[in-house]
Amino acid sequence: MPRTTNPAPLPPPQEGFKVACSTCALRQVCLPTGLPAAEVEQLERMVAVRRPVARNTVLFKAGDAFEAIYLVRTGFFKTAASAEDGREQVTGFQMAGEMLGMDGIFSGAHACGAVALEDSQVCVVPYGRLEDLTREIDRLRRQFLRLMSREIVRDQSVMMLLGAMRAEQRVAAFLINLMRRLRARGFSSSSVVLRMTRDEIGSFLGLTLETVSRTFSRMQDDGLLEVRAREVRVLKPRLLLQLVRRSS
Amino acid sequence: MPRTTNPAPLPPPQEGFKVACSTCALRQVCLPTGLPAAEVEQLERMVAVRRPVARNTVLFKAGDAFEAIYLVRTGFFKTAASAEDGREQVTGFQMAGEMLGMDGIFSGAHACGAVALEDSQVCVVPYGRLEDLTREIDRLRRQFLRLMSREIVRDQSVMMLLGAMRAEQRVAAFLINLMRRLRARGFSSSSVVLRMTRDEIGSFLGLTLETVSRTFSRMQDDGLLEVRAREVRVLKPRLLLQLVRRSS
DNA sequence: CGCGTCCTTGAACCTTTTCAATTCAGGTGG
DNA sequence: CCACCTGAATTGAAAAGGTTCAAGGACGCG
Repeated sequence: MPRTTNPAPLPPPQEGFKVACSTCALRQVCLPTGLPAAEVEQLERMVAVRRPVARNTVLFKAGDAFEAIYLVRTGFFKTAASAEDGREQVTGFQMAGEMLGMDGIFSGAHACGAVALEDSQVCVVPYGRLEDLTREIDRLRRQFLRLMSREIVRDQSVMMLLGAMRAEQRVAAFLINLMRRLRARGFSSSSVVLRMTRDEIGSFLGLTLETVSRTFSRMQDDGLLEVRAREVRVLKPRLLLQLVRRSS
Repeated sequence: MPRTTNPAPLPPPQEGFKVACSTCALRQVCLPTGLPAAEVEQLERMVAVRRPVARNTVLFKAGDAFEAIYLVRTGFFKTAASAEDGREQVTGFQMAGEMLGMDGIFSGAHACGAVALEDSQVCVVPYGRLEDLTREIDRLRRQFLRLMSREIVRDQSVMMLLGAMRAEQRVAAFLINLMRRLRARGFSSSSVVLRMTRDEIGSFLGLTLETVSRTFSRMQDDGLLEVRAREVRVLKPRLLLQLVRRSS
């Protein structure tokens, strides 16, 4: 029995939620970043709707026709690709202000699936209209390309993590990355509530859930962290950083 | 003593080489794919020059200012990122018709470096001009976004490889991917001359060079391959494919 | 309050790495 | 043209790091 409820009757677009980038707390992190007010308004008009996505429901799945880019407004997502043999690999976690679905542009069908890890909301940007608007608004086109490029850079740093780091380094890098992104959004810089299971962390890091758990435990024993189930407090961020940098 | 000659006096752009996408053998694989003749000509005029890149020389390195996108015209490249501790991880191999440098769009500086693995030529596309042209030519804009998206999809499949496969599967997947791309360019579908060392393959696959070598040897013993130094002949492509698919 | 899911921990096993010793290939200079 | 020399590749044996299998415990949700 899969933990995710199926593609399911997607909650219908709720027209009640009018999109208002101009007053959105995320406008400094999100797609409109750097756009002047007038252009933000144009963008707003295009972003059709905000859609709520309940915890453990699928926003899109691999193979779905690609129709829109999504921006996380609130909540937390994971994206995962599945190999031919059925195993799945988590390819990323997305939080508020981050973009989802760019993998679908290439072939017109999504290459990976996205699932909400907590009750979330996304802004839906129909791709056809976005494409049109990127012709008209230079800055938007540039910003969109920048975000695509950021995704590439990110993926490459994950490749580095998976290809050249040992378990302890991977976990440390994962935590540091998470904290950094949370801090950029104004959250506590020392305490996280993980939205994902050990299994999902492991899948993302190329480790088993047991190894993730053991690594957390060892880091706790070493006084680096305080781990209580999903809640992690970083006690010695400096040492955590050194773990990643050191080659040992 | 680095094997690569340094950023070095980059061979000066050779204006003698006039770029001619319209007659290029790669036009079905490259950036102009799908553009009508008139637009291909516009593109041609923009692509400043072709630049020769000698074996083991650096096309760009991490940290270099991002100024242009490169398209491999002939030859073979690797891209590699280096961790804080100095170790480097190969993030990809590029052959004729493939694009290089998209990682630089995000921050304005290249996030990884590119080195020619054999004497090569690239077409240099100044990014500023490309950006302008993507405003004017709808199809070019779409094509460019598609190629960026393809890069994301590719990176994700590498993440899958690194995160969820054992050595034998990784090597099999690597060979299959290589053969597929070569075949798409009209090369033999059963025989490859590898342009990279075992060490570079290993770095890309998250394995040591010894493991790569041993895996080749075992596959040879099993009658899957015939390996003679850099030359690999695939004897049983079917079985190779099954290796990747099977979960065992 | 109970059940299911998630997490932790232990022990044995296995894959891959590490270290070390040859062997091989290809390019250079005599 | 051959001998040499260097970087690359192969192979072996020991060690390490991670996985697998298994059992027990904690937490949260209904």
